[in-house]
Amino acid sequence: MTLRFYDSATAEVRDFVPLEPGKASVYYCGATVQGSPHVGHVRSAIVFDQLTRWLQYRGFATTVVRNVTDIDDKILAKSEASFAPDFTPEGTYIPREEWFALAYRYEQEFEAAYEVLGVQRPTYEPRATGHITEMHELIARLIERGHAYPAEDGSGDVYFDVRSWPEYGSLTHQSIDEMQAATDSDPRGKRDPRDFALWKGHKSDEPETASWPSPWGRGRPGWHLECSAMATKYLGPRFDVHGGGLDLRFPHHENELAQSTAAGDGFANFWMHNGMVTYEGEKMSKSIGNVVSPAEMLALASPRVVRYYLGQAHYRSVLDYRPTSLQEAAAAVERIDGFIAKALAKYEGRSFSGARGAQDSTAIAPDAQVPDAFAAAMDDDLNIPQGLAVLHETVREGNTALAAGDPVAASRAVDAVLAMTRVLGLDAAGGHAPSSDGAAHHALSALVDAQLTARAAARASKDWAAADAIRELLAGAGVVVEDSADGATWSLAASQPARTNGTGA
RNA sequence: GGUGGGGUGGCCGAGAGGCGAGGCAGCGGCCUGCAAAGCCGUAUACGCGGGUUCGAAUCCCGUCCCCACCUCCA
Repeated sequence: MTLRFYDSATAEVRDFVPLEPGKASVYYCGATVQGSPHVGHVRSAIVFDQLTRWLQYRGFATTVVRNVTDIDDKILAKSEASFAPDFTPEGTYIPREEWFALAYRYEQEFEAAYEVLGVQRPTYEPRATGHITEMHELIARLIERGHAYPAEDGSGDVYFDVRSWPEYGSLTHQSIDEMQAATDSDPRGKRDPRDFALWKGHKSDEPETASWPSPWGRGRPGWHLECSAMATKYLGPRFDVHGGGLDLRFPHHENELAQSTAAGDGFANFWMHNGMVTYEGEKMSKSIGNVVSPAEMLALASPRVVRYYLGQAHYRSVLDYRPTSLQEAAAAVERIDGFIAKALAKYEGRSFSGARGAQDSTAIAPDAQVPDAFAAAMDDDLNIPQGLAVLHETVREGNTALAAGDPVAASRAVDAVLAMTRVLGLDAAGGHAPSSDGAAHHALSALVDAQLTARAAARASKDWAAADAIRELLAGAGVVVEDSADGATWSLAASQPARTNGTGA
């Protein structure tokens, strides 16, 4: 089957034909760093990480650019609020923080969340503030072509003229006249209420550091412009895929598309949008107060489980978070890890710590192929739920082979399972756990093995009380013992969530 | 008002005209000193009402409900 993706712009699944054979260029919207990340942000990054990994698996030399928007209204507003005399710290905000410090601090929070959940770093991650010149060039082209104009009220703003661009609304299939009038639109100097700011004139109450000189006066960039400028700078006037959350389709992506195409660029060939994360049926958003942060999820489950959970649904579906969600994901992950750990322990002579089984993927053929059924599912608009069905079926076949003492079938299953977990990014989640040959692990291994030897002796003499006492001792220390025909194996208990709870917001 | 996406068994979640994906939970069995893990088996599931068809969760008509976007949002 050929690789196919759903394109939001044409509202259909189309064959993916790269602009340049063998190469793929992907731009996806990262964060506006005005606060801590929540799991919705992270889901989006995981979705496009899965896309990237699949393109790479399929042999495309893939260039990925993800932006950091580090200047915008909210960043300035949050910073300004932090200087207020009656400021009371709320959440992760801190007093008296300059806008650039705030943006940088949150940028690092996002990076940390991406890292621990195994999101590969993009090829490049440009910041809006570093591309003012490119934005000026784009604005100049738009003015020259008659699609943008400096505000007539002397504010120093420059607007995109939506009425001058008949295609405006094509991405979201809307016509300007059918759109609901914005209730709070500020018409200052606009020809049409729908016109959006490309450049915002400097205001006296805003910090001087948040302004740059421009041909239209001192000011700062409007939202949307940075993505057009940076995508085309690094990927060219035309590139393969532009991604982001579904809620960015309008106005953000619509405006990007309008300004880039009006300036004469081809822009994105495919638009891909991931579905929202909801909390018990409602969209997770700061205004509702039902956000769950990556940190909160990671307090309840391991990074691999969180990665599995956030990445298990089809990317275009709504992902609904419920109190039991992580427990169910944990059971599924443990099933996969349990098989890998048992298989490697049995056939590779490795002492294994189950919770990070798949991370030791170098033990297995690194070029192992995924099963055809898995590949077909992924080719079909990244149908990961169906891919996971193949993964679990392979695990079951592997367990059967293990039980039957069939090393050929078992190792074939392990290869396939590891190849699939690599594509899904499950091998990378968790950052860099201590490797199994670390000193601490070595010491632990020796101590546990001694206990297991003693227990084996007790069992041989049918001293069940003594055998059970040793098992309980180890269990109390977080070491899970399992007996099998080949003797006992042990693994570290997965960090067990005490319980899943509410939003914590 | 406009534009999209949905309603699938106790729960999550694919599929989209014809042997009931997969996971979680449950039940029965095998294995085990016990346990755990694993394996095997196990479900009058497709919002409601009509229709088309040999056959519909999948197509058509009607109808109810939910969600997202149109304002900052991954």
